[in-house]
Amino acid sequence: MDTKTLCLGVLSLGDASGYEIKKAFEEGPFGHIHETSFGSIYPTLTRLSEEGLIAGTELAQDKRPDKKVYSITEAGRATLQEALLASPARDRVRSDFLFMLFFADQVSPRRLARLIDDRIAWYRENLARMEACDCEPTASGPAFVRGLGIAVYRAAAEYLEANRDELLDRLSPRAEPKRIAG
Amino acid sequence: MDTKTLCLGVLSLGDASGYEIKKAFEEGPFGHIHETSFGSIYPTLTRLSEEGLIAGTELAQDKRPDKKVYSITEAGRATLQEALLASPARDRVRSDFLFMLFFADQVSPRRLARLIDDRIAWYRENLARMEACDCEPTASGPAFVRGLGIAVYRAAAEYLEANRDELLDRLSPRAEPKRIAG
DNA sequence: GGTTGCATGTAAATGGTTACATGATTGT
DNA sequence: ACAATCATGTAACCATTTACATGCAACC
Repeated sequence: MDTKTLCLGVLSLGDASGYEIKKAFEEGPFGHIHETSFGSIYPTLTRLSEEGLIAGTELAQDKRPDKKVYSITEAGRATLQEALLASPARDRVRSDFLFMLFFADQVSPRRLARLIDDRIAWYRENLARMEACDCEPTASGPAFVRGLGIAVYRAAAEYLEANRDELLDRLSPRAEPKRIAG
Repeated sequence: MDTKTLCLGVLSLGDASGYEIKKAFEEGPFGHIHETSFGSIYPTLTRLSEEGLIAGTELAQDKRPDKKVYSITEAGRATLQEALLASPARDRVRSDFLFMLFFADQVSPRRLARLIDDRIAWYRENLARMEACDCEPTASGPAFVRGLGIAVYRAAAEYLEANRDELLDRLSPRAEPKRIAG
């Protein structure tokens, strides 16, 4: 999905500022769907506004910088609808972690262990966060995506936990205790 | 991972042409790690060659176009080593499928069903492929990554299969059979 | 006194996709 | 006949990241 559609999507759920849209991707259930940076959101929002797909309102705040809150327009909703009808591009994944694991025998076992442990911790943290926000009776879509995310993260974490030691053992073969004499 | 490191990685496993490197990402166990296009591989290979990190040999073939087979050099191996020491950037995922699912209530149930079923089929096909190449006693790294890929894909497929109907039912609530009269 | 969070934006540089160009061979 | 596979490459375009620029408030 291009940033344009992404912003329209978030705004179709309610008004938000650029900062809030970014946050939604960092923390929210969008995390495992797509990432973005401010440098891509702000220009997109400006363009979207020029095209009449969203409308922005400057909002002065107390003890906070002003913010621009955007609302999706009817034209914007129509554009989002269209985008949702296109056939989805295949997932694009780019994982340095997997790449490094693939070349495990070119990496020191210590570093490898660190890599895997950090990753497990990351999954566990994210699982906790995702499972915690059970609270709101969310719409069907988000609930489904959340469930899928949890299922996948859990499978990954469990695999790593179950196979970590075996991999490390195989790479740094415990020097066979050599018999000093027959 | 940048394309440069990617190519060095593949070439560290054995000589290959640009075409073969691309294929490795499409079919091989790299599929769920990273994708690339010719437009990024060929220029990278040229640059890598200029930098002395790889060396290319033109190879005439019978009934086939010529190909350029590249080998990694010592300098190339050193560069790869360095890249493997850097701390891995976090995974970058971009999934149109998940995005669309998230907005399930803005998509027709029929289309949604199609989307999910296609995805399940895709996972099943890929699982079959990945499980099939059990043959070679691959190095520890690839075997580990393969196992992780299988675990994750399986979890995703199972989740989709288990929750598909519930989602669809909730979206197109079976019109309660109205009693014609008390 | 330093860092984090709130808040918006621009500009340069990078990196990557897409489409084009070419062409033989093999399979349907 | 037509599509797919093998095989390499270029160029235009697009999108995105990164770094810069600014500044107040709250917390440690």
